[in-house]
Amino acid sequence: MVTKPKSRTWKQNPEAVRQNILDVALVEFSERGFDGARVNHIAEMTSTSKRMIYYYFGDKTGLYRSTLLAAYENAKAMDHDLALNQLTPTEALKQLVVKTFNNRSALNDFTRLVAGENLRRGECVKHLPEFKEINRPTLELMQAVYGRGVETGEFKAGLDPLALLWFVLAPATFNVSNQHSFAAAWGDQLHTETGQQMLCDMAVRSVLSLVLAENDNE
Amino acid sequence: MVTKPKSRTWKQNPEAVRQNILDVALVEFSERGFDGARVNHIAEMTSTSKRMIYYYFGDKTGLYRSTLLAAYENAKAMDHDLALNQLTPTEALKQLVVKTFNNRSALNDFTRLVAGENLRRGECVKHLPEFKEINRPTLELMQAVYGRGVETGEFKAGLDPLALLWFVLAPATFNVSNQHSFAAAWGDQLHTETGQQMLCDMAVRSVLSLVLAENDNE
DNA sequence: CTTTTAATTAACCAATAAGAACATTTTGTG
DNA sequence: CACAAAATGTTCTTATTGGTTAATTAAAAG
Repeated sequence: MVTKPKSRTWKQNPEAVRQNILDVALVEFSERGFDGARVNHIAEMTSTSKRMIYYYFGDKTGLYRSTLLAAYENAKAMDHDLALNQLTPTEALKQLVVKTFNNRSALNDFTRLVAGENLRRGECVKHLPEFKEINRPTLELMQAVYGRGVETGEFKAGLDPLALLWFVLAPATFNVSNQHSFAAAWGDQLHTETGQQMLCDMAVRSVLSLVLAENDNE
Repeated sequence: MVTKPKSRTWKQNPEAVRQNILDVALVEFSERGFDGARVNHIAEMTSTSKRMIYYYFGDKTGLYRSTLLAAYENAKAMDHDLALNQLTPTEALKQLVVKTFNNRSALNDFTRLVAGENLRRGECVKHLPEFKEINRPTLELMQAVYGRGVETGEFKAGLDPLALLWFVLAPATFNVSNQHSFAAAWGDQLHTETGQQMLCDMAVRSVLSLVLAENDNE
């Protein structure tokens, strides 16, 4: 974090200031939720002042909205950064699970921000016009992989790609958003390096078991 | 919710008052998180006054702590209310998944409260002395079922019961705590009656696939 | 080189919310 | 029945916080 010298003279840099505010806001909002977040605190952590927050984002809610949007865009860009077409459907699905699992972990702040938004019953995200648009490619990715798998006969037909996506996201998200209560209850063995590796492997297997054609547990 | 006549004369009823406060607090804390919750608002919703909250719980944090504890005790009691010993291990594990899935859904407030606590990095729950004690039976249940399954040869050996528990909790929890962002992104088909039924079925299959011995996807 | 507009600083304000103080009533006990 | 202890009602205070106002400087336009 760059601490700008708060002299009486300065250099204009709107974009950097805006981005700096968003970066800091992401941390604050993800750490304490919308209500817990303090505009004053965000201001202190930035290299600029509180006035700028209101200048660029109107009010706390506006800042929150922009923070959510930016975080989602960033996360989705990261999620979609893979080339699955050259892989077999099975291999592609594996990749998808692994990558999602690792990404939620790496994007800790994002994952927590979303958890906070859900506490608010998705009030903000629900009214964000770009929201569906941002998320569409994620489902399309799954639809494509699953579709190919059905064509090749590797996957059984008739499943709902949205449900499959759900089962990819569930472990990846739970792993981050409930780690503290889980660890407090039963210890943190699963959140060590090897523990995480194991969970990720198991997540892959559990998803594959849902689609692989020969798998037939009644 | 019983609205007590706020006359100048009254009847003492410590336990009822305490419980009433806890009930209301659960809703408020789960709805808005610790920081978002307002003591004043909780007071208004009870049949008593703010004074009583401080009288019984000391401060907001104390109330939060007690609320968490009460919610956990209630939830765990509900979770453990099943008789698995007469069932085959496979059938018992199925029951466990289904029941957990339904319970998190029914205990919406509890699930959200825990989500909020995780946003705070489990700061409260981590220092609650009774916490591990309350949660121990949950793991023991899984250990028992899995152990029996290994004995009968239905389950493959060498798995970590804690990880299995993790895979039971993950879908059940994600289903509630991320439902709003998920629905906002891709629609709410999965949160209809039939959608939920499908997810629950798939959750059962995905967990079984992890333990069933014949299952051998490399 | 002046004028206008965008970016930024610094000080201020009104509302809110957690909690404290003070007063009163109920209830169990000798 | 007196009296102390527990339970409840009422009012006030103080710190915090979201948001504003006024003044200042940097850059862009003519």
